[in-house]
Amino acid sequence: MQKSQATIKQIAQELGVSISTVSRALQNNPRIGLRTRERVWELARQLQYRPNPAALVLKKKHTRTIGVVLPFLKEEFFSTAITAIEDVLTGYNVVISQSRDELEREKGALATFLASRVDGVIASISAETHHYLHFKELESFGIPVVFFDRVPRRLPAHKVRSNISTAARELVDFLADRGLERIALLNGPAQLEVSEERQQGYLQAMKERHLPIDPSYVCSSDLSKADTQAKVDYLLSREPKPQAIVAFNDYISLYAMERTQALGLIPNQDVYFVSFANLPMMEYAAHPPLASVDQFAYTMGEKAAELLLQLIQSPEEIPYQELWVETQLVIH
Amino acid sequence: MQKSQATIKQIAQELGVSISTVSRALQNNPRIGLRTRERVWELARQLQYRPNPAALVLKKKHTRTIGVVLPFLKEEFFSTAITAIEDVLTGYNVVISQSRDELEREKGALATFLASRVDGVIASISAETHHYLHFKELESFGIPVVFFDRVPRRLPAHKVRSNISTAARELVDFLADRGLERIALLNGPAQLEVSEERQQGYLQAMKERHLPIDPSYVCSSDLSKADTQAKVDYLLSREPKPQAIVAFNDYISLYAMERTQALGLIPNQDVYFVSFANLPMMEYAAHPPLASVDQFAYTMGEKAAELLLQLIQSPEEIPYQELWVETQLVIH
DNA sequence: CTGTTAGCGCATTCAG
DNA sequence: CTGAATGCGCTAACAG
Repeated sequence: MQKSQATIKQIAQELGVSISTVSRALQNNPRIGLRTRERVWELARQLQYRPNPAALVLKKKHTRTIGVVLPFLKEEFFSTAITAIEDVLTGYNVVISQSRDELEREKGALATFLASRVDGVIASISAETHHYLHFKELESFGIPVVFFDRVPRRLPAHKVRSNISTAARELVDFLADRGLERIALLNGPAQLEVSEERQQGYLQAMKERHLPIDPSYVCSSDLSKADTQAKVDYLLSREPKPQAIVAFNDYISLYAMERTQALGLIPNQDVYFVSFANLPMMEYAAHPPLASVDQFAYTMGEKAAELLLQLIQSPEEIPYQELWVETQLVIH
Repeated sequence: MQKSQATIKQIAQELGVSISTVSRALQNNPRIGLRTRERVWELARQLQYRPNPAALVLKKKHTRTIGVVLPFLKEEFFSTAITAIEDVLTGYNVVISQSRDELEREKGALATFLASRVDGVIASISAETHHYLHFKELESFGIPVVFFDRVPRRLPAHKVRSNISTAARELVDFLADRGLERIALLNGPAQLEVSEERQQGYLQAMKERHLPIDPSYVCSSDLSKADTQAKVDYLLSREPKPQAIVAFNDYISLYAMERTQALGLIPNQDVYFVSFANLPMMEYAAHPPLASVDQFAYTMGEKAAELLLQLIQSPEEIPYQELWVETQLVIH
């Protein structure tokens, strides 16, 4: 009743030939007679033979598996990126792990990847990540790592990223063009490079536009809903109140607007919001941000996967690559 | 520079002991002298030794890997379920594959799972799935399969599901209680058992409430946005127009309302909507359904994973289990 | 307390 | 054209 997976050994026995003959036949090695080859293939088909990947791993030195660590699958940005990764990495097993924005989980995921000998890793770092030893360890074993979107700051590494600081400037410009002056930044965790870039772009644009720069207008959330809303309370209690808020991403902007409303203010009327990501679901939101920077999740995943593929396949060391994907400001 | 992963063989050589001594020492086998054990552990630590899973797979007869196939990662219902699965299956590698509601992808995923010798599979079937040979094949090799949420109709199998037909009745009751009479059903693909159940509950409630049952008020979408909106056009062109629509799930309901609005009608005013899933993002939607049946994604994933764990661990055959998880009507 | 050996499934080198 | 033998990394039965 309960079949067990066939092996070349069984095939060999049943056919009265040697294991190596079967092995070669299955690889269509021309050294094996056509007749024999056909018999082997036929029996293999009947027995539903499938090579045991574990055995192959032992021989060849790769697993045809790559690991992906990212904060949350439920964020459409990331699930879209994964779809792209799958599309590019056909023939590979891609195993996904959520860090849930916790450093410990991220480390755990990488430990598992290392233990299971993945051929490469694609990563978007957690909100808590402030060192990269766990990533460097993989590289020290020759396992290439490609970061995308949330890439480590100042760490030489393979990266696929978008020009966040330029995008942040565009967002400020967008608001300034509409006559808004007191613009706040509700940023992500400071150690994330992508937060730093937002701040940099924001500051630069504010300066260029000769808008008032108030340090208390800039704060960073750990990306949780609770902390985000606490920061909104803080921001909206400033005097004078900011007229607009640049949010870390669409989710943060949603949380922030919810809180704004709870405080008796009308989002995008009393306080304007703009953000990053431009998730499709924003189309259905009660209060979408006025504008959002599309980061093209699919393209980023695609580029990251393509780069990883190169790294895996290239025999010699490749210097760290830094790929940029364009962003696009979209107005809602 | 580029380390390669250490093996027990290397450790043995360096320490001048035999391979099996190292193997046993690493397993803390008391037969090995404490002194030796410590030396082995110490060197293993230094060399960052990690057992090669491929070698283990060849010996033991399991991979400590389980596969999950489901339609779309980007649907929060599924990504939440996955989080639960990960939480339960600590120590397992869980590899995820999206069918994208295509039968061929689903088959491909299962073929990969079979080839890679996963210890078990958790599945939520695609919209196109109308036979289950690919699942049965896994079972014929002794690989247990647990279906959740979108479970196959009339196929004896391990299932974790919610009582959809009862929930559908509650939804109709909810509408009827508000004096609505012409209630339509915008269902999913007919071959999905979950569609059938919705229809059954709908019909039964309509009958009990003595509401008019009009076959043209019932239609099924392939779950794509385009087809869904075409079906909305159809439904809203009926005479008389339905007063309310029970949608297959929250996404369908969102698509439907968008279309309704495009047709010049006001959702939840000219036509009322209710649906299934109760996704968290509905909280932020411009037009959330009036009511949605919460299906407790996390619990479903959890139950499915727990059941699978039992099946994997149990030495003897376990008869097909059917687990139910409660639903809850939530009013927005 | 420790070493030797066989074998998991497969590719491959070396013989014939 | 085909077979025997070896080894990938590891565990476990068997020997001492």
